Amino acid sequence: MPKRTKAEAEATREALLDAAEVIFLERGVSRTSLEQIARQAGMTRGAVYWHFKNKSDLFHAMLDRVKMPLRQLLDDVEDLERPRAPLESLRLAALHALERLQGPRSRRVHTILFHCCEASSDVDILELHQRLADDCHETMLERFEEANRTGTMIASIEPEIACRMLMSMFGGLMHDWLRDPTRYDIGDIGPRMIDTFFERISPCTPHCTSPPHSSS
Amino acid sequence: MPKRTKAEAEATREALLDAAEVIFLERGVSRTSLEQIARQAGMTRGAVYWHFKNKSDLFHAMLDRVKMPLRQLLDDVEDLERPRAPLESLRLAALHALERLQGPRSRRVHTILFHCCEASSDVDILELHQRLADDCHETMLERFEEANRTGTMIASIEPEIACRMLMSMFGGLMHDWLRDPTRYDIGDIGPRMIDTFFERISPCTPHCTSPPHSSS
DNA sequence: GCAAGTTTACATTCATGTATGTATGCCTGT
DNA sequence: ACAGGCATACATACATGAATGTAAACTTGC
Repeated sequence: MPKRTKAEAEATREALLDAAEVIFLERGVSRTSLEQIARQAGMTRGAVYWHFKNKSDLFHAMLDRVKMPLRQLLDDVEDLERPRAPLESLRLAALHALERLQGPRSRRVHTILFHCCEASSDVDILELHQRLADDCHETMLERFEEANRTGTMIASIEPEIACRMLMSMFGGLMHDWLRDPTRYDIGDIGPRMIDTFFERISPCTPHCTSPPHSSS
Repeated sequence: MPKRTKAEAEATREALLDAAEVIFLERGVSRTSLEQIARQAGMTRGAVYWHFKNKSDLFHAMLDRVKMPLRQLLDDVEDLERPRAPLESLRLAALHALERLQGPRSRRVHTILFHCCEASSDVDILELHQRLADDCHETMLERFEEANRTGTMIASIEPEIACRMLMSMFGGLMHDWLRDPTRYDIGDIGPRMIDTFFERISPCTPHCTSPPHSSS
C-alpha cells in the first residue's frame, strides 16, 4: 500500500534509520547497499530515496539522533544551586558520557563511527570526527585553563597537555571498548580510569602516600 | 614487457605494496579497486593477482612491512649494561613508538589502519586490531604489575587501570593525530603527554608542589 | 622448452540514480 | 459533507558503470 498518513511516514523514516544502524554495524557502511537497508526496514529503495538524498544524507541523519556535544554533557551535570570546580564538572561530564555511550543506540552508532566506516567514502568521516574533536577540545581546554588559573590543578601540568591527555584517553577507551564490548565492563573500568586521571592532576591532598619501598 | 628476472619480480611486488599504501590512503580501502593499485604501480591487475590472492592478502602483506609489537619496542630501548625500572622501559618504549610512527611509511599505514578501512569489509580489521591490542596489553600489564610489586608506582593505582590508561591515551593520540598530522606536532605534544603520565603515577619525589592557591 | 611473470579478454555480479507508475491521504470549494 | 484534484509516499523498472575472479594468450628468463 503505497501512501500513508504523515505520522506513518515519519515512522518509516525512523524505521529506515534503525535499519541503517543494524546493517551498517553488520556489514560496514561502504558495503551496505541502500537496498539492504530498505529490506531490513521492510521497504524498498524507493522509500529510502524519498526520505534521504543518498547514503551520505541518511548517514548524517542517523548521527543526528545520538549527538552528545561536551557543552551539553556539561549542562546535564551542572548543579544550579552551587557551581562546581571546573575539573569536577569535567569529571562528571566524562562519567555521564560513559553512561550515555552504553545505551544501545549510542553504542551502535558510535561503533559505526569508529569501526564501520572509512575515510574518503560516501561520508567525509574525517572532517566529521575533526569537527567533533575540535568542539570538544575547545570547551574542554577552557575548563583546564580555568583550573590552572584557580590552582585547582597541579601547576606544572599545562592545560593543553592535560586536555589532550583526557581527550586521547577517552577517545582511545571508546575506540578500544567498542571494538568488542563483551571483553570488559566499561561501566567499571571507565570510571576508575577517569577518577584516577583527575585525582592525579589535582593538587596534593593527603595522598601521595606510596611508602618509599626499599626491597631489592 | 611481461616477464622479468626474479629480483625484478620482487621489485614489482614492493611497488604494488607502495602503490597500495598511496591509493588506500587516498580513497579508502573498500573504494580502491585492484585496477587502481595496479595502474599506480605501472602494472595491470594481472600482476596483482599473481603476487597476491586478493585485496585482503595484499592488505596484510602491506601491514607486515610496518609492524611494531611492544616487545620489540621494549627490546629496542633496553640497556644491556644496567636494566631499567619497568615504568622507565615503558616510557622509553612509548617515546620510541612515537618516533617510529612519524616515519612516512609507518604513518601512512597506520593512518590506513585507523581511518581508511572499515569492519566487515575485505579485511577483518576488528580482529586484527584486537590481536594487536591484546598483545600490547599483555606485555604492558606485566610491567605495571612489576612496578606495583616493587613500589615504583603509586600503590593506590591498580596496574590494570594504569595499563588501560596508557593504552587508551596512546591509541587515542594516534587516532587523533593521524586524522590530520598538520594540526599539531606530535613530536612535541606526544612526549609531554607521556612524560606527564609517568611522572604522575610515579611515587612522590620532591614534586606535588602546587601551592594551595587561595584567591577567590 | 618449460615455467614464471604479466597482459588481455570475458563473464558475472551488484550498486547507483533516475524515471516512471500508482495508490492513497489531504485539502479546497461549494 | 463530499467530490475532485493535487501532492505525498512509496514501488518497480531501467540504464549505466564498475569491480571481481578466472581463463587464455603472450613473452621472456633459465
